[in-house]
Amino acid sequence: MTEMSPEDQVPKAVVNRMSLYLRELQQLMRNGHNTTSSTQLGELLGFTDAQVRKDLAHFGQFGYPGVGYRCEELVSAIRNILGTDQEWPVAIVGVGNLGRALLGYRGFGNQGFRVVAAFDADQAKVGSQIEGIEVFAVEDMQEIVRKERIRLGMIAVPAKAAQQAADQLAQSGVEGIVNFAPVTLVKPAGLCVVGVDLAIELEQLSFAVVNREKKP
Amino acid sequence: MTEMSPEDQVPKAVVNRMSLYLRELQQLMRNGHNTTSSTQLGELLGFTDAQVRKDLAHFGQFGYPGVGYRCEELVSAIRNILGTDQEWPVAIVGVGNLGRALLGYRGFGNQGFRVVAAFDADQAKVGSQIEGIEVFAVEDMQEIVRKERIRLGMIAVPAKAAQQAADQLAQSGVEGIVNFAPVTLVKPAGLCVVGVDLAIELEQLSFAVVNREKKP
DNA sequence: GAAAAATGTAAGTATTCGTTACAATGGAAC
DNA sequence: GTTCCATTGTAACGAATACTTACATTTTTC
Repeated sequence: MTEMSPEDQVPKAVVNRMSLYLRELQQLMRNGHNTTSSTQLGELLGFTDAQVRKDLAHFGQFGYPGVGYRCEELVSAIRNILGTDQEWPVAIVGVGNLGRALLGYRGFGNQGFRVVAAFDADQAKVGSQIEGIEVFAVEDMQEIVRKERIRLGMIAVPAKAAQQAADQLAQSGVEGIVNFAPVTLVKPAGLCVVGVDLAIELEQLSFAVVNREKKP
Repeated sequence: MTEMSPEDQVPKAVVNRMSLYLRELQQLMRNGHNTTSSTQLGELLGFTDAQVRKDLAHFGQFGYPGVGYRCEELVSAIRNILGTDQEWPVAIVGVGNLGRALLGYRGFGNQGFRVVAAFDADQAKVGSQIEGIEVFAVEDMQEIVRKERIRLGMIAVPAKAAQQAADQLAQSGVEGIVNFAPVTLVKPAGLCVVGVDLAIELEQLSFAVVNREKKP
């Protein structure tokens, strides 16, 4: 059947492009633009204008024929779609090299994510503050998650410890996880999990470099 | 036309899964397995057995009917496909929070990537060593890239400086770039560029969390 | 009031994806 | 040795997704 429910399931690639549109719109606004068009957005990102319009059409109508899109309006709309019009308290598990970098990363705050707690198994780190955020023991995770209303977690522990970290986050009531450890997690029931493997990104690149004999 | 050249263009999703297979195979080997099967690989990663076989079929024949795959052999084959059977000297531009984390990240070495140099615009950092790797001035990029035979670069500078960093890397002779800055780069001619935006990963997650009313 | 610019949407095509099915092959059991 | 079983490689099919072209409609501009 070609029937589709009114609340259609949106392809993941589309959602990803929505984030790109948002990022680009914010940059346009910083550069003083009040409005833009599907053509401009597409050119900036390397898509066609039709692609841009079709992506947005999954979620409603946001533009003005003959005019284009008002940046501020569209930004609000996309934030609403992505859920980042609300603030998301986030926790980081693992305060090694990568964890500390994430704690200090400025880019989260602009998009509605606020890192409010860190956890580590190393007692020596517990109790310290990094970038103004306190490091707690993993044993206290449930308590802190509830108190701070934490909904998302980022895993930055070694591969061996990642699954346990995920389970603990899940048990503490977190709803989604970004996993930076280079392992495949078995997904705790009902959770959303996104994986980011830095080495894999480089591998994709090396493949692309080695195989770059395409149409010139 | 349904014709396809002998050297078929492989879908990006397939290449990405190849990296996942590689990661999983290495873990299986660490756990003492000598052989595996498409069924086992698929289950570990959440795919079907047919999917695994079809992905591999893009690149040749690697298995033994009735037996499965010899882990060590398949690992070598995939490394060869991805290009990580050779060693890739890598440079990092930007030694802020994120750059330092990348410098210290252990996961690259295992996969054939060796970070051999870092660059930063801040004179105060130039000349210092971080995690045993020297920080150079961006002015010396061309010289160092040539001397160290650097082929890949990772950009970890603020958004404003990212495009310039990309251009400098390109001019120095680098062939591929992983961009961690939250902007879309205009691709220097002939280069491969992969983007990783940490905030976007979180946005994808928040969308997934908010919209998780699917089939139970 | 006509021309220009831009959207939303439909139609059509191509690409990719995922599943099912099965012949062929190697190893194990006896 | 012969038989049985597990597993691959591949083909065929169907569905989902992506991309392009096209156009009627609407707003601004001159």
